[in-house]
Amino acid sequence: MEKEGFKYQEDHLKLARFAKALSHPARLHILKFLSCCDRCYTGNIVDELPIAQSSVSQHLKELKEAGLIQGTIETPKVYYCIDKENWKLAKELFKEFF
Amino acid sequence: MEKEGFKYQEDHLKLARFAKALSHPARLHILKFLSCCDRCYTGNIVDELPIAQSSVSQHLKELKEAGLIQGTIETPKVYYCIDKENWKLAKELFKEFF
DNA sequence: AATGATTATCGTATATTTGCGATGAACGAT
DNA sequence: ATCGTTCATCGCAAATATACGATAATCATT
Repeated sequence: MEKEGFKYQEDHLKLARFAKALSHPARLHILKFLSCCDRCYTGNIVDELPIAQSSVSQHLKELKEAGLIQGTIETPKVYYCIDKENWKLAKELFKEFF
Repeated sequence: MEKEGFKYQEDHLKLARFAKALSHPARLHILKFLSCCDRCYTGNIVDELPIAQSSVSQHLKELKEAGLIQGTIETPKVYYCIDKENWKLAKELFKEFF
């Protein structure tokens, strides 16, 4: 029972957050795309996907908030790339989980 | 552009579905619990989690629909276990992705 | 100062997720 | 036949996710 002070494991909370970021095919596509090309900006990604620019921007935001990507402003463009540190962390958490 | 006939990769659709199943700490907890004990039924899982029985049942349903677990009825209890085949598939898809 | 290019954000609509209590279904035991 | 146990499902509420067009923000260029 003891449901009073229950807390989910920290690892599970982190993993769940990463999993949620990976739970949409558009975001998977973005991540795969970013891991291939080494200098691409939002426009390139928008061209890659069948959804509106504003929707892509939102997916990018989520990936950024999950820590999986980083953005670099070079007005007027914004270049994105994988956040290698957190990418590695996510990889390890998934590996450990399975 | 060519957004007319765009389709997400089949692998990405599958992976996204697995990721969604893993995107809640309660479900991660359930999966970890199931991978340890080899005969546990719903009641055991309910005791493990800080949420109501009906909510646990819903999470179990989602995991079942994602193919990650299997249920065996032994009235009045229902025993759950990992679906090893799909577990392996998910593991490989994640590994391949990272 | 006005324009153009690029991207983020806002407002909105719809769908999905998460959670709960209550109810229902299945079946063994009394 | 009724009761108790176990679990799933229903109905509901609140929160979150997804998508879009329109608008705003930024800054270099004209």
